[in-house]
Parts: sequence; structure tokens; C-alpha cells
Amino acid sequence: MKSAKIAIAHAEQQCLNNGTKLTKKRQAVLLGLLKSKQAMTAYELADFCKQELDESMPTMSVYRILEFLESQQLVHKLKLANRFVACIHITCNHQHAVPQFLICVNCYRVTEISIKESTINALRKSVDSAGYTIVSPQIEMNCLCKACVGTEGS
Amino acid sequence: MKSAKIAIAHAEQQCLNNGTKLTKKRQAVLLGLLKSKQAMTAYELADFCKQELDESMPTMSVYRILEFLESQQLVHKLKLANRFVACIHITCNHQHAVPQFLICVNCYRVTEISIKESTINALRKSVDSAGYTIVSPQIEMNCLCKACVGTEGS
DNA sequence: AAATTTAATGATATGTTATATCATAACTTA
DNA sequence: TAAGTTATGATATAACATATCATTAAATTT
Repeated sequence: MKSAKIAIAHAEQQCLNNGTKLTKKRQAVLLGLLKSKQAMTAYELADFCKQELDESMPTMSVYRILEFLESQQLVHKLKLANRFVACIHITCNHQHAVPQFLICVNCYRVTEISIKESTINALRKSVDSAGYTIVSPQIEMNCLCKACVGTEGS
Repeated sequence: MKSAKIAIAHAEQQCLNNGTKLTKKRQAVLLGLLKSKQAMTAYELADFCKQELDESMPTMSVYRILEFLESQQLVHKLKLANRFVACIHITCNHQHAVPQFLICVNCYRVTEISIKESTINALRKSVDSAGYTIVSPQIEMNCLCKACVGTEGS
């Protein structure tokens, strides 16, 4: 996985720019997400670090580290699935748009796309007129991916 | 709460139409949701039934009953909040549009609105072009309600 | 370099949400 | 009323998440 290494390097630099550090443990958790094709739970990430990387990794640390990685915009939490994914824009430098996450309810494969300005504006407008204020604009939708759309019983 | 009684009567009829029954226990859970201004957890609903209605109500039953009520389109599960709300369209007879839920992250007040056709079509289109298929089209957004927007620390 | 401070991680306990499973009760239909 | 079906009870446990205090490591100051 060369691309994971590149992503980690970018992430490291991004942390330095923010005055924070991407420690070895934090790298390990991020690597788990980068290597996975699916969104992962904190417990799965702890297992990954313990088994594949032979590191001690209490679940509590994973949660802490995920929180840190989110604060650095390196990771997204998917509340619909109680799972986490690496941000696809890790290696970009531009500002992130409002993300829309398509989550396969069967296999937890996730695709992150950017919502069109006009769509997010329409959503914002309806939220405003209902008297609410959006926090963390991020849309998550339960879907089926191509591979799972026929196979729903698995 | 007269309106709750009316809603229950509608729900009862709707079940009959579907060949199912709104039992006393199921009514109790639905009533809990109808009387609450906020989305509720299954455990809170169990407490409501036990305390306010003086019924035995194991949590397991609440989960089963909520599943039933969802199948009858009387209740929505909010995955973003792990909570449940009564459908605002209980007393309507028309077909429901795609709902958008505005969930106050502070107090769990929920407003259910209908998404504009054009907006949901735009979302569908972006999902399609990413190779996914929407299941249960329902948009949930974390927001702050009017009352909580200043008070975020509570 | 030693002392002090701050940041990061470890360890343990517990809280919260949800499911699995088997037993029992109630209602339906023959 | 017996058999079958539907609904509920009871218990255990799984899955996800947070609180708290202790310890270690790194950075900063002297």
C-alpha cells in the first residue's frame, strides 16, 4: 500500500501545520482506516493495531485517537453506522466541501462525495425555515453498493 | 392530550387496514412518543410505560414494539440519535413524502419536514452516479433548535 | 542535564444502546 | 378445546461509548 504511506505523510505534515503531532499510535489507527475498504468500528481498529501492527492498543485510546484525527479533519465519524472512515481528501490541500457519505448497509463500504452547492443550499433553506441551525453539515445516507445490491441476504 | 387519542385511533385503524393489531402495549409505546416533545430512547419509553401507565414493560418488548410500529409507518427511528419519534403524518391518509428530520443535538427536539422533490432528485442523482442505491430514503441532520441555539453548554 | 510542565497513553470501570434466545401467555381458527 | 399463531416476558449478552485516575513520554525551563 504505497498510497497509504503517502496519505500518512500528508497527514503528518497537516498536523505539523496545525501545531499537533501524528504520533506512532495515531498513525497506526489512521493506517487501519486507510487500509480498509470499509468503515470500521473503534473495536475493529483496536484489533487491527494489536494483531497486524503488534501494538498495544486499548479501545479507550482508539476513541481518543479517533477524536484527535477528526479534529484534524483526517477522519470522519459516520453516526448512521457508528463507524469511522479516513477522509478521502487527506492528500488534497484545498478546503473540503460539504461531504455526502453513501454507506452500504450490508458491507459498510463508504463513498464520500461532495454535495452540489445548489443542493446543500436547498437543504439549508428548509432547515432555516423550520427554525433550526445546522451543526456539522454532513449528509449520511444508507444505501446498497453495486456489489451488495443483488445479494441483500448476506 | 386529546390529539394523542385521535392519533391513536387513526393508528388503530391503519393497523386494521394492514391486517395487524395495535395492542394495548403497542398503544402504550406509541402514546409515550406522542406525548413527548423530544425523540426518545427505547429505555426511556420503557420507563414511561412502567411509571406513567403502570404497565410491565421490559425493554426487549419496547424494541419489538418499535420495530412493529416502524413497519406500520407510525414511528421513525432516528439513527443519528439512536432515538425514536412518532410520525407526524399519523393522522393523514396520504402517502408520505421523503422525510427530512431536523434533530436538535442538545435537547433531541425533532422536526419532520418533507424534502422538496427537486432536492431529493438531486441527491438521488448523485447517489446513482456513485453506483449506489438508496435504501430507506430519509435524511437526518444534526441541528440546534431555536431554544438551544444560544444555550449550547446546557 | 535535572526539574517542571504538558501531552499522550494505559488501565479499569461503567454507561448506553441493541440483539439473541428460549419460555410463557393470549388470541384465532378449526 | 386442541392446535397453531401471535404477542409478550425474562434473562443473558453483545456492541458501542464515556468517565476517571494513573502512568509514561516528550517538551520546556532553568
